[in-house]
Amino acid sequence: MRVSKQVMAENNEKIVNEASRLFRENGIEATSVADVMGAAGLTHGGFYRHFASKDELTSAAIDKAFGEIINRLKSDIAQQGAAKAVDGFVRYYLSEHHVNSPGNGCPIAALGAEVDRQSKVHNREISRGSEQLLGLIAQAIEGTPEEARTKATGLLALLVGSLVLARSAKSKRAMNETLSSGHRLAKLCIT
Amino acid sequence: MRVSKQVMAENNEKIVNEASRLFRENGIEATSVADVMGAAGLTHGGFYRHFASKDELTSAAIDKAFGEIINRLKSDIAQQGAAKAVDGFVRYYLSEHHVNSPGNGCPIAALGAEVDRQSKVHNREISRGSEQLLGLIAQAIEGTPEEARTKATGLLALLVGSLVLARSAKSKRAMNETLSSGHRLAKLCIT
DNA sequence: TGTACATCAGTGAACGCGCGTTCACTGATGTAC
DNA sequence: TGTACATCAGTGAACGCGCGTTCACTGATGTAC
Repeated sequence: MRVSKQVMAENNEKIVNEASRLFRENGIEATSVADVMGAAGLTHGGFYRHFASKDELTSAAIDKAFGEIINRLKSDIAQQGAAKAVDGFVRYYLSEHHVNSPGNGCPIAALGAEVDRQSKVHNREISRGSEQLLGLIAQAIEGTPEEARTKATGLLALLVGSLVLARSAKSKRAMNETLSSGHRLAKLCIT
Repeated sequence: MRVSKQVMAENNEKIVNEASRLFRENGIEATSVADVMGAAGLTHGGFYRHFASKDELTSAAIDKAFGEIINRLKSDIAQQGAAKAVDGFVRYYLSEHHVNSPGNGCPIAALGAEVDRQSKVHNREISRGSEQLLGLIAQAIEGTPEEARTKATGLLALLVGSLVLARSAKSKRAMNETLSSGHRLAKLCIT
């Protein structure tokens, strides 16, 4: 039956949150609308009162994922300064926790390849998010703006690649080797 | 109707080649058995004379993709020496051509994230291939074996991440910026 | 503030569709004599 | 080497299933008086 505007808004938020998590954990195509609605505690039929299509939900879910990671970094920069915040970002990014928790982790590493193949629309969302992230990271790097951008780009690429490799590592030891290699090279980017 | 052993072997190779290409271009889940068989010039019903399941084909296709890239690098090392060969590998990897041709490109960048989520079995194939690639790259890097391995791991992560970012870039200019950032940082790894 | 009624968020069955897989069939291949 | 026949690669229709999406229905919400 009908629910109040507030409950509907809460349900909408739940749907986006669960989609954002499930898409990153299992992939967009591999996650059904019914999976998302079930995770949000609803039945699948009501989905179309919230979104016109799965594609529209996908856009919201990708934006939400980037929003989380970007807002966290922004607030860290405001509180601790760019250098310390980016240092913490790198430490989080190359952590065992991030490797094992794709659901609330980086959407570039989780969805970049799938989205690149499937949809121009969502690709733009990924590149817009990456761009914003790059701008924040570049703040923490010394040198001319061009130098900082170049180094920030290299750093982000290193982070994304390290995470993908670490996630496919066959042992905990191999995973940690990959992460620490990433850390070492990351230091060369920041300074 | 029945075909000769030789024709059957040729068809088998075609199936694996087309699967390897289509999986990297469009993803494994997004490519149907019928898509693969059609690309190989056959009808889908005959597929199960060649493989017991799509999963078995996926294994063969991933191994084929790694085989291509690894054998190319191996033969380059034999002909030109490790340093020159790895240099050429990096140049190929971070090229516009590689960005636009995922179908015969690196399977880690194309399939790493999808396989990580979907299948322990195929994940092992990805990590085995990555391991082999790492070993070859480490040959070209000076220092102790441990140092070389660390640097090779960082380099491979950088390459994979740069390719993923470059493929999601929204403009040709952004793509080339990403590639050249990757190149610059890669030089720090090799030396 | 209370009442009557229109709205519409959520439910669950149903839709067409494409998927991986199976199967009866065909006829050229491969083999036994 | 020729002949008779069993094998089996390939075909195309069919299978059950889960997908995204639609729809008739329900009943609490929100609104007009």
